[in-house]
Amino acid sequence: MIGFDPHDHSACIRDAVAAADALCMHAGLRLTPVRRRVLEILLERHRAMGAYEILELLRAEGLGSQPPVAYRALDFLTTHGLVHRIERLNAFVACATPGAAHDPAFLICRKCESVAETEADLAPVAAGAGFELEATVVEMQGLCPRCRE
Amino acid sequence: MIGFDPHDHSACIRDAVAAADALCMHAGLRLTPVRRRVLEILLERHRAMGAYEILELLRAEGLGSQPPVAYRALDFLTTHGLVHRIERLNAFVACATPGAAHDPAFLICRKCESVAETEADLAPVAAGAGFELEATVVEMQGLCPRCRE
DNA sequence: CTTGATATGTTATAATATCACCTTTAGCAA
DNA sequence: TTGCTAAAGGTGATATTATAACATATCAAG
Ligand SMILES: [Zn+2]
Ligand SMILES: [Zn+2]
Ligand SMILES: [Zn+2]
Ligand SMILES: [Zn+2]
Repeated sequence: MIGFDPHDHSACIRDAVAAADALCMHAGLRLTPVRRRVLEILLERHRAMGAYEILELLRAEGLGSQPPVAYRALDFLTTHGLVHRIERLNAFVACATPGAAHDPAFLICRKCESVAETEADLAPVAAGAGFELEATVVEMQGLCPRCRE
Repeated sequence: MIGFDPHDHSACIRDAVAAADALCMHAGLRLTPVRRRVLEILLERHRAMGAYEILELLRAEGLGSQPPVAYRALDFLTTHGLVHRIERLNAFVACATPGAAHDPAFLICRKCESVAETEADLAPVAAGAGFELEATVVEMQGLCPRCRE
């Protein structure tokens, strides 16, 4: 589980951007200024942000002002596994383990709004139903360790 | 798992409506014509339907024509566990086991669009992260047994 | 009946997401 | 360098999903 524990967040951001750079370089993808900035914005907070919330920040920085700007960057980042979409919130969160193929599961604190990423294996459930599993959405709402106290 | 297997669907609908009636009677809730009809519409198909798709049917039957009509009925039905919301689809599906408290997990066929309901226990995942679990969203996309063939 | 609570009708609007079309830029080959 | 091509971005319009606000109607209890 990655997200609720205290950590060196500057390094956390730096490493994640470096990983994104490496991943894009290797795959022949372009981490353009808008895309990079959207990723950074999401990394700076460990929480889910709506497309329009991100767009406001981009607008303030002169990086774009219309919805497609944000949605295109988010499409790129989600397609390549750098960002995940939280369906329950219609929002987006930076991936905690970019590069590694994974079926993410999210723990969403309703009080502090932080989001942690972990994994949940649903293959046995799908197999039991004879279902050919292609993608999963796993989102848990509740209270994070800090907010429970 | 309930939903993909062939079954006596007329009885399936009848039983579910009867269960809803009983549940409402017992809890002092009113299963009004619009609410009952929305539940029936969802039961008639074992698939998720958007609020506006349901609204069109209501409109054709003279049961309401504005969005709040559909959303209010769906709010009532979801609040009382007769219908579940599928976050991934912004859509709704009739509950397969109304009355019983449960954390539903859905298997959504991308080809025939049918939806089956089962359960997935995420308590261990949450506990492992020190997270106090209050609600879950579990949605699997793929191919149902019939569409795999 | 009266009354208070619940449900519905209706208009408007908010919030989220995509389309369509054109311009710019980056990468590449001649 | 130059011209070509594909990808990315700028922008206005629009589609889709959801809720707010307020008036009216219905119901169940006293
Ligand atoms: Zn961090
Ligand atoms: Zn991830
Ligand atoms: Zn059935
Ligand atoms: Zn259910």
